[in-house]
Amino acid sequence: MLQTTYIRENKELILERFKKRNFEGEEIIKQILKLDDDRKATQQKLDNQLAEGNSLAKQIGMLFKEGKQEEANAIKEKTKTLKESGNLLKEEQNKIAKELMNLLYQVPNVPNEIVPEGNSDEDNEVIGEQGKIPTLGDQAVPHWELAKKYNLIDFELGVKITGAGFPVYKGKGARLQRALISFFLDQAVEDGYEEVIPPLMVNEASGYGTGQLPDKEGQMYHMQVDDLYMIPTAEVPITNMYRDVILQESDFPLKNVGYTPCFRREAGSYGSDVRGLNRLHQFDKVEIVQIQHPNKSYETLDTMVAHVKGLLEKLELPYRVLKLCGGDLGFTSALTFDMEVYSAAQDKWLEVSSVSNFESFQANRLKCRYKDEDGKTQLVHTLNGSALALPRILAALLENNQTNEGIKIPKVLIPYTGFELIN
RNA sequence: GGAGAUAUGGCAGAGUGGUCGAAUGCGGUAGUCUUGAAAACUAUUGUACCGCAAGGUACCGGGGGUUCGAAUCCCUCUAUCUCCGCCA
Repeated sequence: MLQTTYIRENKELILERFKKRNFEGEEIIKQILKLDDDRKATQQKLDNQLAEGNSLAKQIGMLFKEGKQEEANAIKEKTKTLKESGNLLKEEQNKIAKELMNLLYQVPNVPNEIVPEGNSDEDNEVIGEQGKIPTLGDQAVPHWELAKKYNLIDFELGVKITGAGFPVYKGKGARLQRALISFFLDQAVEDGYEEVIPPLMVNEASGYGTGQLPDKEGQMYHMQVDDLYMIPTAEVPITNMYRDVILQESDFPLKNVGYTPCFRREAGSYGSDVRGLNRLHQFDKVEIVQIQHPNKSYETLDTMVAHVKGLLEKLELPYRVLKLCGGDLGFTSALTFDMEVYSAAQDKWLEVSSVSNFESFQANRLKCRYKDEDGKTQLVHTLNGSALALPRILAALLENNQTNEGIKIPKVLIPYTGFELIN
């Protein structure tokens, strides 16, 4: 959520930048500023009335103490009308605040200057490519067939137990999954991140805090009885650890890493995109989160991208880095880099990581602030990234490393898996 | 799940209807003293909104109510603690 003062002071810039997203903001911003003016005006009126009421109440107290009942009662009459009009103002104030909040929730983050314009993922800018794309033989098959052949993942069993998109990992498949999680966590800890195991369900306030609510309500599993949401990413519980917190400058940067299963309803997905491991309702992910000083957040974004690239290189996976265009940029993000690995048997790039700087967009909702040199409270910048999402990594590993003898495990993972080959 | 108790500023802890945004202590910050430090002393020390400012308003777990006036009374929700029950 953007701050109204920020909108007021940077209206032209914001509107210009929104063009990158194809977001038509002129009208809504006009309304926001108008409502904000209304809010100020009614509050001013209300404050004045309350001040008058307070002072009258004090007078009444004094008069009662002095035994001047009649005078006191006379003033009481006066407060009656004051109270009535005060209530009306309060109602109006609440209404305006609600409308204002509603509008603010609909305004996306301001894209960074370097975000390319564009409408869809086709307009994303490839800014780097690493690793050799393997040439597989004719007998090469996609990962869902490999998973079946080597009894690594049972999709049908998951369907029986729960439904589509909830696979059962078995044997070496399960072990490889666990190996990847441990490897990713260890790498992050080595890079200075503190490991956390957060709750897998969050309350409504947390959903609003990181911006999943109200924008993506339908994408989360919602437990109605207890009014809790299954997390779609560890970003939600981890970032919300810093909700309603005031930090010191010396606390920066706060670095956390957490492994969690992630739950997504993925309503509206279909076709080859959802085949095999490509898109699931439940999947594992290791997430890195940083809370940083506004001056340093972009520097930090680069280090996070570098961290993810390092992981992919260690796994010997061919990958490319994309700078997301405005049209593909998430609602809450100011700048996002996606990492995609090449899935040789499917012959396509699969997104495995998304690293974003949210600047103060989340911090404003979260009320995560710090005290600057002058002792003023300022909003922090929040960042996060997948490091990494497991299923597509697994898919690429299986496909790219398949040989006649079996599937080869990358060197760095062998200490974690305890085996070198799946056969 | 049942019964009871509690929720106050960074922390501890007073405050049961009026001058309480809230005593006191600790902690923090600045200063005095000191060669320096400690101690002592003095001052200062929550958040948000409106206002150029003076100042005003709101907030004593959350929400609602009673009242001219609520930290204080009532309702409700949440969390914590104690006991009982159940349980990995």
